[in-house]
Amino acid sequence: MVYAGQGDARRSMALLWRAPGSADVRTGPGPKPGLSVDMIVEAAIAIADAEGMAALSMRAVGERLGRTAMALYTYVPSKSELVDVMHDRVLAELPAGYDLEDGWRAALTSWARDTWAFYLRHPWVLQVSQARPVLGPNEYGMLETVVRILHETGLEAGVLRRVVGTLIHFVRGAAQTIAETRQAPKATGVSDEDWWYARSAVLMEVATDFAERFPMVTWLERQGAFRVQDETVPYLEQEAREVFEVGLAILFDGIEAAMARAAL
Amino acid sequence: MVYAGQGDARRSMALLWRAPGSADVRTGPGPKPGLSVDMIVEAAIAIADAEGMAALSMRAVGERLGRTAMALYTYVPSKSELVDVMHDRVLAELPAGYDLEDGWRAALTSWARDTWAFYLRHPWVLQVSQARPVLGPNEYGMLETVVRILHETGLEAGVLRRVVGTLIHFVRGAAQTIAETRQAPKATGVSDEDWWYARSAVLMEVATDFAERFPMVTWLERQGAFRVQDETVPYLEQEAREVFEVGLAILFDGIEAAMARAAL
DNA sequence: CACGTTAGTTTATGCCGTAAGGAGATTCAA
DNA sequence: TTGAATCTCCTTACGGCATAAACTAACGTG
Repeated sequence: MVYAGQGDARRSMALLWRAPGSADVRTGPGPKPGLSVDMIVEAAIAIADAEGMAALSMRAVGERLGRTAMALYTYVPSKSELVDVMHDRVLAELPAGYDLEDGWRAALTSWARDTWAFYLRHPWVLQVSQARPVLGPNEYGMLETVVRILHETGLEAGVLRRVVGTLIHFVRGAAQTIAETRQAPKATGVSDEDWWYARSAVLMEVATDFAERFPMVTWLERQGAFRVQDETVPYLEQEAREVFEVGLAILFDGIEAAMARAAL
Repeated sequence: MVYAGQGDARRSMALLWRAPGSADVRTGPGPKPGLSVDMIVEAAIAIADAEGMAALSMRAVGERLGRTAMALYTYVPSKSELVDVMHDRVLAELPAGYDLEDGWRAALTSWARDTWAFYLRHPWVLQVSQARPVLGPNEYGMLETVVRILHETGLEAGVLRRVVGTLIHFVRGAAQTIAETRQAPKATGVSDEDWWYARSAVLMEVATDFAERFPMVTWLERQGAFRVQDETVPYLEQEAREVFEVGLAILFDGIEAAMARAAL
């Protein structure tokens, strides 16, 4: 888990809220800066997107920019501050103004799908701690978007805030499973098929009393619950996708129930 | 993120499914083993519980047992296999046989609370990748428990499996937020109060147009949605707790809606 | 032109997982 | 009883990581 930088709060916040692309034109002695915060953040995001958080090192970012790792410290106080800025920067991709004409449920469905897709585009975001929000502009933007949609439900503010939390937990959780699934073959060097084949064979040897020990799991399996329709998509990914769709429906039904209860 | 070991599947599975406490009495030449897999796993869990996953190093585990890091490699093929065994071992703590007399909703509430408490006792478990399940006995035990409760709902097997996934996403997500919150002061050396005080002060300076830019968030804040009742519990933790309770209710209402729909 | 400022480098420290090889203990076969 | 085989555990070493400290070289200003 990557934690938010604890350095000088003023410097961190300035880094986050500074207008993007602001050149910070410096006049005075000394050599011209060859890099910029924007360039560094961009390079770091490219690495994290392509190779995952584990591959994101100061050396790697520096190398991608033709510099050493230490050169970055002129622009960014530490790796964790860099991650903070990366995080908020990338959140800017999230759409904001969902159409509320067809009601909150349609808008929230779009929001959930977009957010889910966003996490899959930048899976490393899921490894940034949520404990201490970065308090960057785009983080607030994301919150603003959900609250605006849910405001349509007429739910009381306190409940609404908790519903927001619930939705985010769910979307993050669902995306995390897929993200980890996709990462696993690269991280371990073993394909899903090979892994499952090797494991399940040994499982049957080693757990001979499986059916008696886990009757409900066995029942589920015999009911075909672990089969998927689309054979072209990897099994674990397909499963995660289905959980996402069913989970969304359940959550929305639950929100409707809460509205009905509040209306009494 | 910690990934499952990709070593020899047979050796891994044997490690997982071996009877706990099995002494593996070895006869033959060579000195008597001074350690055992169980001792190592226990020590590693103690470290992870107390100091977090980041502090779990082979050197640290060795030191706790009065050995060097390399001594562990006689018993365990690699760190990632050790983490697998730790994971499955600790899952054994989860209660299994929930009483179904008062219906699935009561049982599932108990299950969710227990699982949530479990994750907070062992927050590092949330950092073990779910992508490739360890396939250990206790992982199946956990699945068995939830399926047994949900079987009461009469939902079709395919839907049931997805509901299980949804519930686990939610509980994990909720626990993760609290776990990270608790970890943060230790990891960064800055208390929640200090952190928030420093950040929010700068936020007001730097984002002067906050109210116009984020009207719904401002509305939520003015409605008092970010206030908590119990002043003695840290704010972020209290918030996470409330999200958990409200989220559970919403999910259960959603499950009931799915049942009603299926009954038509 | 000298001076202070700054970008970027090199070098070093102390972590990490783990490969390689060796020392000493222990058991068994001859 | 002794030599060989086997096993535990150690030391050493390698290549990675973030980053502290000291240095070089470029540059604008007096």
